[in-house]
Amino acid sequence: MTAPLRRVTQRDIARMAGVSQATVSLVLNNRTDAEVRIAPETRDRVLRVIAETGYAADPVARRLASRFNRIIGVFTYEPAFPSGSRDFFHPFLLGIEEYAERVGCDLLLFTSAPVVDGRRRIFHQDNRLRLADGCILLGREIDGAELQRLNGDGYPYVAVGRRNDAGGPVPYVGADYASAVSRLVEAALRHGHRRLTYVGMGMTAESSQDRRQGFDAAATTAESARQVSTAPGAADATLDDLLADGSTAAFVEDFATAVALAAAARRRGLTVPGDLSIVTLGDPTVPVPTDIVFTGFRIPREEMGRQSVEVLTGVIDGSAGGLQQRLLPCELVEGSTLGTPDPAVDRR
Amino acid sequence: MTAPLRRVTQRDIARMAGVSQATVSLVLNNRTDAEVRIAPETRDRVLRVIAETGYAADPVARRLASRFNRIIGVFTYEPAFPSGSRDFFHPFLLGIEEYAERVGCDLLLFTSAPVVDGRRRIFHQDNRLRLADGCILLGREIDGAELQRLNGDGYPYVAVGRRNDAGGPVPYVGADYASAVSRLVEAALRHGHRRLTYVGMGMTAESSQDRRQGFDAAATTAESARQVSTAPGAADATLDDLLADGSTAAFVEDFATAVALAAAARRRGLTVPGDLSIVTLGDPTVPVPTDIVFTGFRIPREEMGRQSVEVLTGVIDGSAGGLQQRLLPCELVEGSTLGTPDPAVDRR
DNA sequence: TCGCCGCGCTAATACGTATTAGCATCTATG
DNA sequence: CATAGATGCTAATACGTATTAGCGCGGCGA
Repeated sequence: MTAPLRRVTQRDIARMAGVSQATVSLVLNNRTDAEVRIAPETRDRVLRVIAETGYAADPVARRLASRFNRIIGVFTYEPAFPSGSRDFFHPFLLGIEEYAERVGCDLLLFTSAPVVDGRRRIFHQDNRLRLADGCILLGREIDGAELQRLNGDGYPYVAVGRRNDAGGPVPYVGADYASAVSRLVEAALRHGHRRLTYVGMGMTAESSQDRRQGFDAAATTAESARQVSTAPGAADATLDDLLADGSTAAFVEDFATAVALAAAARRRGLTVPGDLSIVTLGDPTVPVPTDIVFTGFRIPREEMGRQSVEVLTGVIDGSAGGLQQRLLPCELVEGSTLGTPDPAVDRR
Repeated sequence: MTAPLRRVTQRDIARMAGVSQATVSLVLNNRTDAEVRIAPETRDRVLRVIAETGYAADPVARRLASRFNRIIGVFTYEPAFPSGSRDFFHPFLLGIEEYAERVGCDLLLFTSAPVVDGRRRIFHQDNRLRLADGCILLGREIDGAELQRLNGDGYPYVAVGRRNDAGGPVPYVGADYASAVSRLVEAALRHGHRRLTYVGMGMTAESSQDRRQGFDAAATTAESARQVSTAPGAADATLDDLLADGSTAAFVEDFATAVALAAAARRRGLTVPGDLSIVTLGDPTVPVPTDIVFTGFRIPREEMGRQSVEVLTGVIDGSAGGLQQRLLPCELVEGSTLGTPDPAVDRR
């Protein structure tokens, strides 16, 4: 066994090269300012010793002395990850990783954050946020109080997904749900649908607000446009409700609900989209097997991940000017579940 | 805008509580040794100020001063990730994350490591390994020279997957491919197969060595047991070769190759497993659509991830005794592609 | 000869925490 | 009343790097 060998430090290098520790640091950082001059032969000598010893600067000390780490924190807000939820977040992480690699940053996943009252907390006993230069916040719902605290502390961060102000504007990279939903509503109206229903999950998250707002904004010319709430497993009741209302198109917030609704309709001998059009408003958050291609839209998750890193690095080094809020467009999916309503019956 | 506000430090807390910085540190770390005593009322006063200010110790300074970080590094060795390869690695990461969460560690992904000559390098200009207390190495092939350097530096690490010695034994958590392949060979022999072929990819990785070794060890009683190499897209040539040899069972290293081989057999009107049994030796490394359930085994990837963290934490704090090398058993998959060879023909 | 300036480097200090030796102060004991 | 021991805290230092003020030296002009 080798002895518990001490790290090679700049002092060691300095001694070997016959210079001071400061000189080593200057050479290492390639400082060539007018203020600082190192003779080429000295520089070479130091570099040679560095190469021989395989010395590498301790990033921790570096971070303590200077300001930056080149570490980007990733805080995943979802409580105790059901494995399906992970699949939903994975694309964000891919994008984040890709861009982090491009700008030469490492990624710190705050897996140590404890879960209190069913949700992870950023701020707790042994808060480790400052390990990173800044942080990306990922999660369906983010605690406004914590955002406020981040703003107050002046800690650089960016949320993935639009967020309401919290003691100041929140930097984010979100998806433009409102306009995507609006475009789907307009498509339904062009198909001749007159009675529309938004089937939500009773969520208060901004992502949900935006979808509902997009629905309302575009549905003004419909004969009827209403919003209802459903729950997992209540597909049959929801279907009853749609039929009773005479709705011909359902705009379903949750992908799994859409699948269940389509299955319920089939069981009753109804056709989709003939008897009922079903539009989905986003990618599955849990894996749901289905062979139907639903009409709806796709959340640009990888791109959101990439751009969140881009925005964050701007916030960190202050190069970003004012407000850092971006909404990316969602790509519509031409599926088979939005069609012309069957004129033969008025099921009311 | 708030001014670029300075971080709250222990000195600030100390001033507010009317004690010294050292006292704050002692209170914070709950030091109650016989050597160190703090009056309960002092302790309370300090704790109250800490709570009021929301102070959190700077982990960087902490790391510099003491020895540990509670950060576990993850180095993914594969070059420039094809997205399919990511799917293969994802389960490992899930396991790693799960266990890291349990022991209260954060995870640092070394995304900044540069790719040189088509592979990522641990050691380079601005090596950041020391940000973490230790590191998990992930990848099909790992550079022996780098392992050697890690061993030489005394840096705590663990490889996922068995590794040959590199200037000393390498700590790892691997899958017991050899025994899994042996059991499959034995099953084939029990089914009456006498001529077996191992279809490899010509790889030198340890994972490949182990499989071949397991094959050879169990196939001694076969009439013929040989190894051939194939390549992506060469399924037809490989099938020709198998038929010419009179092999009735193919043990296929790469999942995608197995799928291609089965498809080629079908195209020629051969049945699987009637005319040819096909056994797969591990999970797909790239996503391959197939509706066949292949006989083979499953790599316990999540468990490998979990246990690698467990081993690493042991190596870091020195609590682990001697050699840290684990091989986990692979679960056999009872598929439909291994059967009794059709006795009607001898296709040689 | 003196003063000045540019060059090449170093000494000193800061970053924020953990640790340890040791200084007062108080209590118990003979 | 002197002394020993326990108690509660602090001063000093270390960790490894980055930064900056400034020192010594040689050359050059006056």
